[in-house]
Amino acid sequence: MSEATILHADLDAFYASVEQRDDPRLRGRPVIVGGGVVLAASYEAKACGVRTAMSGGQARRLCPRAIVVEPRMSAYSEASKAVFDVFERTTPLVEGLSIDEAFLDVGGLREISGPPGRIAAKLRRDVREQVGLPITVGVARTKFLAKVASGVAKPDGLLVVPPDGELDFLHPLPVERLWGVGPITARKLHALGITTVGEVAALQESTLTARLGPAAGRHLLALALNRDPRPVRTGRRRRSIGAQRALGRTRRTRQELDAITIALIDRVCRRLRAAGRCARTVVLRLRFEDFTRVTRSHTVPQATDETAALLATARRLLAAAAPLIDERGITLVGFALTNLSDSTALQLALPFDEPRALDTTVDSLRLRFGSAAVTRAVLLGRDDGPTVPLLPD
DNA sequence: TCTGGGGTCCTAGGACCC
DNA sequence: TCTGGGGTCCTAGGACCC
Repeated sequence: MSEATILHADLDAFYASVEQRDDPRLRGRPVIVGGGVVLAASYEAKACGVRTAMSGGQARRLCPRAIVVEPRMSAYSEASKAVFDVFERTTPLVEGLSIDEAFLDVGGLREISGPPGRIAAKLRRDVREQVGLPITVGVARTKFLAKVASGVAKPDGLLVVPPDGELDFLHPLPVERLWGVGPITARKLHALGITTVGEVAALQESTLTARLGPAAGRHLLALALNRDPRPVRTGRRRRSIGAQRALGRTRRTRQELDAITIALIDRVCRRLRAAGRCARTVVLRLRFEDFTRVTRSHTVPQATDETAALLATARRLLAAAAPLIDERGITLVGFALTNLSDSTALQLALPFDEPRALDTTVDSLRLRFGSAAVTRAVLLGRDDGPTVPLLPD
């Protein structure tokens, strides 16, 4: 059997820990990040029962002593970058999962850095000394088990699951520990009298697939038996970029809704361009007063990163959803850009600003790179040089 | 003070093409 | 006129994660 070489590194109560690091008065005290809804809670606050995603009012009732701070997203991004730098210095095989967790494969490093357990211990020390944050690391032979291990070892812990002790470790755990088992799946399993991972492992696949569907059933059984062949993958690209805004119960006029749409689309388009990507699909997300949700999407033939083009699509989606909005009352609006591709930045030096020369050049570029890649032309060297959009309206 | 803001992956049906 | 299978793309919804 192969060795346990996959690390799952997970920062503890990430946003709250950054706040405690930056403000000594918060150390050792219950801290809640986010006023309206709890974005993160320090372990002192979690001890009172405060949980992520809880409403601020409920959190303050549970923990009146808690200090509530406004989120500082840029501080968290910076801290995340610093931590990922430590990861990259540990091993080149790093797969980021979110702002505060990653998988690391340290399989090839025994000669240089020692066994995985020692590498994990050093990683925790390095993050603590160089970034000032507590981090928990789980070590196992599979990604899934490493993630379960870090969850069990939290906070500020280290847990190595040896290959010959995997099922002994896994099977007594509650099913909710399985990655991908949320409230709905947990309820279905409880209805079958299943509460532990070991009980899932003992089931027939057919029993599980009948309840959960073929893919989910097979997946869950594989996890319960600790079958997870997925390797650590570097260089994964983001597949969507989105922004949304909760509106509360106040009714919004069409004009207000349009202003919010402009702000949201502007924000996602800036992030899109900053990432050097183009999008083909705009997704509209709505939530209503009765907490039902819908999505509406539209795909255009040519990828673009231009705010005007994507805003036009967004407005059309919203206009088409107007009857639903009038009927149910809207409480949240959001947009996501998907079907992403890389922008191709092509700079052309044209001798003169002759439209014919521009057309000819653009045509030859489209032949070479495909029409979807060439979305606009810019006349360089002219202070008043216009951007020429090449998209059909 | 009932409900944030950012994502991922999967499923299923219909349109369309070969 | 009816009958196939296989594949891709688009749309909508659902479950889940941090």
